Amino acid sequence: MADAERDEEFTVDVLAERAGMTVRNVRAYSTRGLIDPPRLEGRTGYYSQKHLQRLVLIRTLLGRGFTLAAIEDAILKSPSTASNVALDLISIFEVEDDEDPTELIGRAELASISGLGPDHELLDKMTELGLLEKVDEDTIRMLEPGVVRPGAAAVAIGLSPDSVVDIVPHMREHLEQVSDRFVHHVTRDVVQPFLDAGLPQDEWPVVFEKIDQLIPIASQVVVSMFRSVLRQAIETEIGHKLEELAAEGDQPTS
DNA sequence: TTTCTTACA
DNA sequence: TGTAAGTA
Repeated sequence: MADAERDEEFTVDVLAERAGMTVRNVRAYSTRGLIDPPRLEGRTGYYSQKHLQRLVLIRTLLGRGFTLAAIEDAILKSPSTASNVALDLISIFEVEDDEDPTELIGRAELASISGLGPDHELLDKMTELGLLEKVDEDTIRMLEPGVVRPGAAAVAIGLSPDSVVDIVPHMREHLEQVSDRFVHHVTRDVVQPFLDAGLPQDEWPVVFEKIDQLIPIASQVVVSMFRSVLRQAIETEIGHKLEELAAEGDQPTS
């Protein structure tokens, strides 16, 4: 490649620090053969960017729930490509939000959807929530049109702006938990078996495909389940209100 | 002093 | 995975 290569080298303590782990663990992984031996100068070893990248990879995989044994197995069986393949795998989980296009909309138009004035505080609050971005005086970029539009519509129907502002972050927080759990199980049930099996390079597209299939399925479940639970909650709540009204009707004052 | 190995908890 | 001892 270019000539501006990162050819700097560093000792274990620096390596460990940059990799975000202890020297002890660097040596442990080294002993297991998870990283190549360093360039030796007398008794001290000098490590390069490749060593660092490998350690970061290991740390990331461990953080995702892979066992050290599985990582070891994968790396040892496919020394030259394991790193790249694993990185590809990681990117699948982390770069799945690129199909979330932003959308420009006139300030007046967005306001009309919600039935509010163009200067209503709701727009400011949505901006604070990271849902909107001011482009210029009367143009707004919706970072998440799929959230903003329905939110505005809900306000038009009668939900208060404050409620929307309260619900959105709440939903996001809990859905993130659901997602984390989902990812955990996918890595354990779908991905790890492939690592355990020895990482046949030809088979990795199969794993990617499985994950691609699981994402819409999981999304489907979330929508269906939420719809069901929401309906039930509303019926229960309204049922209580009706009972209260009925009780008051039978025995006024008490 | 620091790096590394080995051994033990 | 942390710590300690003995080296180079």
